[in-house]
Amino acid sequence: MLTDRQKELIEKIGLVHEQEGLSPAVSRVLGLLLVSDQIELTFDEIRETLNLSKSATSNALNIAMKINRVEYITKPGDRKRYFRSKIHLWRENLMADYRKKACWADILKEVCKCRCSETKEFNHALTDLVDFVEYMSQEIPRLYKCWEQDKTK
Amino acid sequence: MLTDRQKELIEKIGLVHEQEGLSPAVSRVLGLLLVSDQIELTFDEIRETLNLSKSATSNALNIAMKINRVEYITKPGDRKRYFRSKIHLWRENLMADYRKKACWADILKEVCKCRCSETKEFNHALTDLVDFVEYMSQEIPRLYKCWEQDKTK
DNA sequence: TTTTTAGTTCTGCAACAAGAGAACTAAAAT
DNA sequence: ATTTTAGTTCTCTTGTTGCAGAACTAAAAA
Repeated sequence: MLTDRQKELIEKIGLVHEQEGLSPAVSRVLGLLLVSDQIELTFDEIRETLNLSKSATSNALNIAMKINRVEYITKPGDRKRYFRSKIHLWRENLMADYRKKACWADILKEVCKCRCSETKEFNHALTDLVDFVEYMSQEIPRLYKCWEQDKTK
Repeated sequence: MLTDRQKELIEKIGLVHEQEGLSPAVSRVLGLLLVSDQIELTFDEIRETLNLSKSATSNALNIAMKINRVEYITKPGDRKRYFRSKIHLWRENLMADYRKKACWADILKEVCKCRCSETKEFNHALTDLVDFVEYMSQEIPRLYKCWEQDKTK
């Protein structure tokens, strides 16, 4: 079902996902749905190829769906669910990650307001950081738009 | 020692740090070193203001130093260490986070090489994603340089 | 030399996460 | 009506994390 190369890639993808905080099972499911020749796989196909228990498979798939990385479709006259990667959303998820950093600007601005005026250098580094976070939070979405435009032309 | 507002901010900062994967103790130490009027605090000052045990304080500080968020200085004729936020490095740490995403481009390119040619739409979404990740990984450092230049002028 | 200081390390516990296996469930097939 | 299918949920085990409290250590002070 899977070549050695594919298995290797699943592990490689798995490791990076684990570093990003996902569990081994979820990480491997995401990997499998990227490298598999069939992009739509059933519960049991996933369970078997990854050697997971039913519970682990069920939980992993539900988590993967909750974090918007996997969805399933059904086929007429077939009770099984066919799970597949929501790969077209990955880009949005990446952007969401970038955007999450923006909240630091607001928090750090609040800190600035409360800081005593004696610590000049520190306060300056703080406002500098706020400026940086605001700059990046503003420019990164702009970059995104640029990329989209480049693509359409 | 701390106003209510400062305590509030420590918790607020703490929560965001926890969401980023740090433990409660480390998260609060980082918060304290941002909001405290004295930017250099001793072990015992940190321990007392945060109501931590010695071991928790020790571990939290060592972790905070390992992740490059805190350092300590010493003063002549004083055995105590004075811990302080490495706030000027935060910017770099943020960039490091951004840069970490770049590795997906390489992995996903490997996936592209192994994919069967039947799944045209999927493969296209994949190469599209690779292109996006590469674009962002290239442009974000450029943004950084722009920000630095804007600042000096 | 003994005591104090400024931490570190060890021990133990409570809480939680990951996953296996078995029991369960609801719909569909027979 | 009963069996099969396609999962879900429960129970249990194992491992990990976060922290407190106590024991420890190495350098400095008395």
